[in-house]
Amino acid sequence: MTGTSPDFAARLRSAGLRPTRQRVALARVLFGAGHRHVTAESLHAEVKATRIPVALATVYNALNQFRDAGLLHEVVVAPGRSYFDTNTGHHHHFFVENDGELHDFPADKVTIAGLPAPPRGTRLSRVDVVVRVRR
Amino acid sequence: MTGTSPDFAARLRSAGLRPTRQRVALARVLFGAGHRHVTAESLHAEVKATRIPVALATVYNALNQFRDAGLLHEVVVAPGRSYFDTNTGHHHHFFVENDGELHDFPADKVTIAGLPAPPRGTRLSRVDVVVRVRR
DNA sequence: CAAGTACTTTAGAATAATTCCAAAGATGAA
DNA sequence: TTCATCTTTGGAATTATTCTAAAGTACTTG
Ligand SMILES: [Mn+2]
Ligand SMILES: [Mn+2]
Ligand SMILES: [Zn+2]
Ligand SMILES: [Zn+2]
Repeated sequence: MTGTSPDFAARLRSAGLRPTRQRVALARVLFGAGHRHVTAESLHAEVKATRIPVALATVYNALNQFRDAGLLHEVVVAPGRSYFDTNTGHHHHFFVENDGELHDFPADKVTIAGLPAPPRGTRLSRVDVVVRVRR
Repeated sequence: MTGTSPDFAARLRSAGLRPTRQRVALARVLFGAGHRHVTAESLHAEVKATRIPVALATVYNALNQFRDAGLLHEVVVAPGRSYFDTNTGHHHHFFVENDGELHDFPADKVTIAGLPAPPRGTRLSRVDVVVRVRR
């Protein structure tokens, strides 16, 4: 086994966060495989399955801290619930309205032309495209 | 005074809703002038100012019914709060992240090219573009 | 390594937005 | 006018999220 498992502790440290047992466990679930879209509840369920005890409040704390540190993006597509996205690159989303599923698609193939100038006194922050679909 | 004030009662009836005192009062506030983006709370505050008593639960009921009847669109741009939009036409939004303000812009000048095909088994429902800006 | 301090976790209480409930009131068809 | 149906309403309930303060852990320093 010479697998190069990412060093989550180091990644947390360089984000200015102490690599505690629960933050490392959460980072492992979040960043261990491909990109993910999670809710606080779904992440809590997953991390509990790893047998490392993490309170739901800690999941909320960590998600907000990871987001503030730039490790996650928060995606708002449905009322009443936040999705956190491990894909922090430039991309957009399909949202399956039936089951609340989110799917990424890269932004570099998408061209948006003809956007008006931002309202006076404001600076562009980001452009989010949500393609809503139904089964 | 020969002003042609829109007949809100009729509009409600043809949407399949009884024109009750509170639904008419809400419709007047919502549809009496140009396009609006309201929250349940903000609409409740406005309608109360007209001295017609309307419970907050009724505002929620009416907003959901108006939306289901196609008189309003629900816009989700910020976590924890829903905006209801009297503009049901094809358009997109600037969202001023600082103060939670929404501004419309028409969709007909905007061109979106290169969108991938919807995930198999799904049909396109609508494409929402949110341009996030900051002051 | 021992201490000390600052940061973290946590259970449970608190908030905020929204929905539910069951009783009282209003609407419209007959 | 009558009556069945729909609507409103205050307050309780629900859901997602944040707050609090006490107990625990991680880094710094000696
Ligand atoms: Mn948050
Ligand atoms: Mn709703
Ligand atoms: Zn994504
Ligand atoms: Zn709008």
